[in-house]
Amino acid sequence: MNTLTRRQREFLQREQLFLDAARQILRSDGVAAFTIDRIAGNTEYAKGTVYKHFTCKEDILCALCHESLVHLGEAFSKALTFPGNSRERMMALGTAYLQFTTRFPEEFDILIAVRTNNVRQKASEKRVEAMIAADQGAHDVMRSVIGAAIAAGDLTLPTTTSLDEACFGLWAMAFGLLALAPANDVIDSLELPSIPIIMVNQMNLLLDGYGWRPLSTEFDYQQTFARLLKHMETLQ
Amino acid sequence: MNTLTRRQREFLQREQLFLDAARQILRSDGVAAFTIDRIAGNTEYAKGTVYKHFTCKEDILCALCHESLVHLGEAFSKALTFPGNSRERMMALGTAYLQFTTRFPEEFDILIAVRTNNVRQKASEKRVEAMIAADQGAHDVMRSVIGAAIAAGDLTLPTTTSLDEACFGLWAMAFGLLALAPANDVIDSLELPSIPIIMVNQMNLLLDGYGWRPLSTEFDYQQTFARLLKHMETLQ
DNA sequence: GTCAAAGCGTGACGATACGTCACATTTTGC
DNA sequence: GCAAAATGTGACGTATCGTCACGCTTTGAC
Repeated sequence: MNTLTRRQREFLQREQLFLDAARQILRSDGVAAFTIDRIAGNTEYAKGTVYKHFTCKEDILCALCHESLVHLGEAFSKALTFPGNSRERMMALGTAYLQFTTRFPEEFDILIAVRTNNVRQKASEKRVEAMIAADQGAHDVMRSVIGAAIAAGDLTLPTTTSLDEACFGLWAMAFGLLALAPANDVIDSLELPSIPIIMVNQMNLLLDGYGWRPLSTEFDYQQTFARLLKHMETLQ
Repeated sequence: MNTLTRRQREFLQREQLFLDAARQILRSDGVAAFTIDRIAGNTEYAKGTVYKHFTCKEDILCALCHESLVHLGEAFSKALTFPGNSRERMMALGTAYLQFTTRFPEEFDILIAVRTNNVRQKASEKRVEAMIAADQGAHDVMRSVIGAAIAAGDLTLPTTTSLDEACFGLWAMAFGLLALAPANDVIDSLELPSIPIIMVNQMNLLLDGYGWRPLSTEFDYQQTFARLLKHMETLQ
């Protein structure tokens, strides 16, 4: 039993069609080719119809971002099927994030772009809120992992640090690494290992800073990472 | 004795004039108002003249970004006039970065935008290279601080971690925090302290992870931070 | 089954901004 | 003092955004 009329369902389906087309264009031809006319053309609808769904270009960007965040949240949930101790499960989230950004760099570009004020101001309030909610969803998964670690006695946060703050800090570290990494490929003068290795190393250091047991000196997280990559493959 | 002719000097001066105008527009009216016509209008030159200096809009963005990075590098150098142990000096850099982004959020928006591929591809090679060089300059300051810490025996990097990687990791953490912070102001459901406090806490955790002596358990870095803010004010 | 009202799709149109170029003006060097 | 080179100009062509009045389709009342 569907409470929506056929027309309403068609409307939602078309919205999805537009978003799929937009994502397709973005993935194959990059941000430069991302125009409303192109979306309309590829879907064989008129430009005006696209604007029946979205207030402006940035609105579409936010909608895509929303979808991406939902996907990321799902990837997080899937990653948690990995069996292991609390810290290994946190690493599973990091690995999922890493895979997401390497697989869909254009989409990560949007996630970065949406951070700037310009986009957020232009997009409709509705979309921005949905986006924030999806962001929250992914955060919640991470929070649950941290919470479980505390409950299990693997982690004791400093009295000055809230769970939210720990979550935010970890997120920011991962985001920073993944956002800066591509640009630093260009800088030849830096002697850097590959992004995945940096990711594992830096996560290890930060989690050691938190005193999240077992510490990297007590446990082989490199091996965990290798197993994680395999585990992810079986999922995808 | 100047080796340049008057004309050449005038040319360089005008380029600076354009950049100053561009930055002014950006600061006062945001990215949306940032147009070539506006820059030309404000400087009382024709649009064509602007294009004698820059290949495209993104080229100007890169030039601005270059300047910003130079300023940031200078702010770093100034921050190092703060007397203290090696880890306090690293905190001085973090504080300088924090102040830079809070004082000029629009410019930090550019620094974020320039991370996306789109901008880098459109801008001229010359500008992108200059930008990377400036980036490198700021990195070098940070590297020197880490190097000094190692030399002083305050820090011993794991054998698997190069100095460059440590530098990159710290940079990424700071960048991530500062890039995500404004957006998270919106998320009311998160219980987060103010950005400066998060910054200090997270830096403490990461540096503790590195085992950078004295550890945050052995030393009052909150007090260092307060002194740093005062010290920065006197510099300005 | 019919028809009017409401809803929906359209693409031409106005506006804005980018980037170019042929021409006008100034400077340089002889 | 003049020709050639360098420099400044702004109108123009192109692209894209976002709008809107018009025509077509669906709906539901009779």
